[in-house]
Amino acid sequence: MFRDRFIRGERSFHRQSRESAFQKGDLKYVILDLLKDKPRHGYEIIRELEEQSMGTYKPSPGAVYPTLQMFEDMGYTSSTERDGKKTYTITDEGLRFLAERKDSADEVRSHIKRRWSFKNVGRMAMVMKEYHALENVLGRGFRTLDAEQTKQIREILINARSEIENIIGEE
Amino acid sequence: MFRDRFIRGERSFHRQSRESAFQKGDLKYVILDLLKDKPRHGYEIIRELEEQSMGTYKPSPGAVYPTLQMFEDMGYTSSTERDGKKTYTITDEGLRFLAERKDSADEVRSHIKRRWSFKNVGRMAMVMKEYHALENVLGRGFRTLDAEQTKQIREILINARSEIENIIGEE
DNA sequence: TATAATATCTAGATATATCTTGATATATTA
DNA sequence: TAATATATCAAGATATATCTAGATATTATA
Repeated sequence: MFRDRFIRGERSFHRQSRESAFQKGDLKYVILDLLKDKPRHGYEIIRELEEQSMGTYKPSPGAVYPTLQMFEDMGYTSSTERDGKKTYTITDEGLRFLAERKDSADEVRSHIKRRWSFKNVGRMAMVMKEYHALENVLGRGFRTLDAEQTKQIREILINARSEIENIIGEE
Repeated sequence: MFRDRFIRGERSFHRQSRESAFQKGDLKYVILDLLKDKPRHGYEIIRELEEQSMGTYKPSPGAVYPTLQMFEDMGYTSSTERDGKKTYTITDEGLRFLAERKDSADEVRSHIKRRWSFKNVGRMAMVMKEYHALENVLGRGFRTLDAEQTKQIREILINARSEIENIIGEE
């Protein structure tokens, strides 16, 4: 159950954006957001997210179905069962919840957009693999390097970045 | 509770100079200083300090959470709970406290800087900052790049890595 | 100055919600 | 019959917060 089920208002006015969305409690916003578009059943939601993320994120049934059950308990959705599929429709109550948490929901959505809206995940995955290999090397250097060496390394990174920016920019 | 809850400025000349940074009562300044940047919850603060110190300092929950609770009691922060996370926002009262203790706070901050950079952490932190900037650029590229461009980027990263490996290796 | 009292901190145990992995069940479809 | 679509469930991992016990530093007191 949502831990904050019973929490009443009294919140601060501006909530700063956390830099890495899709943290612990965020899946419910994603799912409700999908239900806002149109009614769906659980499996459909799983597929949809897998597809939207180009296969990089496929939520587990153990996350999706209990969440839907919770929505049901809290009146955020109504459901109809047919042919073994339980289809969930968002209710006014659910819409209200989304509106109330607009900041969180927007954050999550924009994060997803940034992360997922590209076509060439496969190729990019190789790039990211190389990027993380770099991180390993940097980790090895930690604590043993002197000022001059760190300066050189930093310059290498800056150069790499500007070269990459050129490639990205020139279209 | 903060031992000096009720002291005001007149006491300040009693204060001996501290030579080792981050002494007993100093954590509160560090935390409030983080909250000045943006609202955060406890776990986030722990992670942030761990990251900023490159893993050399990770405050224990038994230090962080009671401190936040104290802030709350004294009106230095307001908090909201959502998704199981209690997010603390600094209040005017808290800002005033920081300002009032500016000397202490600055001292702590500069000692941290000195101490951490003494261990190479400061410099390495700049390297890591640059590294993460690179990640941002890569993120921008996700959407639009073709095969040739990703190949080039990957090569840039590979080159950067091997250059860095040379620097690290040659001691 | 010595000792006691108190505050702060570390380490780690405990609690709870969320999520992942993966197993199982059943119905449908190829 | 095999594969796919759909749902349920259990076990374990992780994120986050709370709490306790003990160590150490600081202040108060005798």
